[in-house]
Amino acid sequence: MTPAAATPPAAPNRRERVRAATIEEIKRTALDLIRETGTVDIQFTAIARAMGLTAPALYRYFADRGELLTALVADSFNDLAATLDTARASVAPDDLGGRLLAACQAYRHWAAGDPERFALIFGVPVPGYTAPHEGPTTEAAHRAMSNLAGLVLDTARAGRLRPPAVTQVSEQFAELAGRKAHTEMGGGGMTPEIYQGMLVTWAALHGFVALEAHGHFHWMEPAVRDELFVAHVRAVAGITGLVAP
Amino acid sequence: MTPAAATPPAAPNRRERVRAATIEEIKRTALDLIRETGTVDIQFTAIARAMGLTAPALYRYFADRGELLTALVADSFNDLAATLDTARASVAPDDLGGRLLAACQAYRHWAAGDPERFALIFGVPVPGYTAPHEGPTTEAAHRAMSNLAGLVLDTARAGRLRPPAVTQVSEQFAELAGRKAHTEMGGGGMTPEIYQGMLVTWAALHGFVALEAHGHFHWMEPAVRDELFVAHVRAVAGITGLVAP
DNA sequence: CATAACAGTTATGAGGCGTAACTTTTCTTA
DNA sequence: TAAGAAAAGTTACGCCTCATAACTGTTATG
Repeated sequence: MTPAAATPPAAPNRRERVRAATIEEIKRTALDLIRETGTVDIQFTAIARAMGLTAPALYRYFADRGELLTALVADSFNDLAATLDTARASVAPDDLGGRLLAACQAYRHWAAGDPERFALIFGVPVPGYTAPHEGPTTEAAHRAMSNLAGLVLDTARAGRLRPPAVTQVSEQFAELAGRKAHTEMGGGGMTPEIYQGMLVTWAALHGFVALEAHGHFHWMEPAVRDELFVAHVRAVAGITGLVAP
Repeated sequence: MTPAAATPPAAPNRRERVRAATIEEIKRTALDLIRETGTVDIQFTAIARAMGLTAPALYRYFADRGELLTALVADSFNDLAATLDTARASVAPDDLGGRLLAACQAYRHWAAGDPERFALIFGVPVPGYTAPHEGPTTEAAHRAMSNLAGLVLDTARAGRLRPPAVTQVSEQFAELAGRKAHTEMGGGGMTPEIYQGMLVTWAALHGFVALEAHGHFHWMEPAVRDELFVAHVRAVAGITGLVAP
């Protein structure tokens, strides 16, 4: 309550900066260990050791393992979303097929290059992790979806969107699509059929990415996987009616 | 080296039967605990407690946690494969669309009803689990694939297989498909295009199942998810040229 | 410069994994 | 059927991890 208490908003104290840096270092070290050990079961002790600290020191920054896990999940969300956006934006706006492929490849490579992190977001919760079953978990699907939705809207605006592969839509789904289409996206030209196609496309894409990230396609040489993935993207693009690469 | 040592092959001693039963009980208890806690990180101690034993007793049956995990994975494989076969066989052979849908639904419900077990097979390895990166992991894809292949061959034999959605096949993939088609399946009428379509269909199907099993579709009501899944199967059936349900 | 906030340490307890040594039960067989 | 081998299960133990408590040093701030 001192009169000079007007510094909480815009004052990155030196103290606070070094603290933030330490937090970053902890998270980075944790990710390194996760990648090294190939498991998502991080050990506070190991992190501290790698940083030249003792374990209890970490409790100054994270209340427990679960909190650290939660932070890692949140970061992964942001990282993935940013990666997808960057990839999509790296291709000329009128090259719709190229934009789709770029975003899909980014998704794929992000997952394959960091399977544990991918599992952290899209897999089952881990031991100490207080599964926020309605929080970031569903947000993952939504963010990835919104990226895809952007592509669909762009394609529709360009007048190049073809009809989706499946035109039968149940009443119940149409009702949901009507709600979602208006609240989540512009809604310009979004029909239940297209919304359904988008969900199917996104799920189908996810399947390839998940299988490959977890090693179930390792019986194919990488070059062959690459080609197959392009075919996969072509196929799933057709489901929504997007321009295939 | 006693003369009466001619009983090792066909002699399920009472000893051995009760031992086998105990092993089954351990695995069953482990699965129960996995489902209860929602994590795949089983605790030997907890299993023993639930069985009214002390922890070291379990080491008579499994060398360590990893070995138990491995056994659970193997069992899950067999269970899933059997479930799929049963489901497919439960529909009249001439109802090709029905057979496809039945197998897909079986896959889906198996995963959604037992997400941890699903993750055990298709997710990342767990702490104590000595990742057999070339063993059961790849076998998972193969078994699920062979079930799908059976459907494709049936459809082709019935003369109802339509051309796959994507007909562009890279040379490298065609070469691989040529090898696989002959070694793994009868090869009757299997072209690289169809083989590619099968892989894409299977991956696409897996995507929906994985997302739903891990709760990423929980923002939809179950009934809506049901309808969407049917649409999904219709779409992915078209990729290979199968008869849609 | 005094003092409050913070970072980090050692000490400690609870609990899990896995091994060793011992006891009890069960089967085999002479 | 009685003796002994084999297997099942127990207690005791060492090591490691998580997490908390109590203490020491350091840094910013009046």
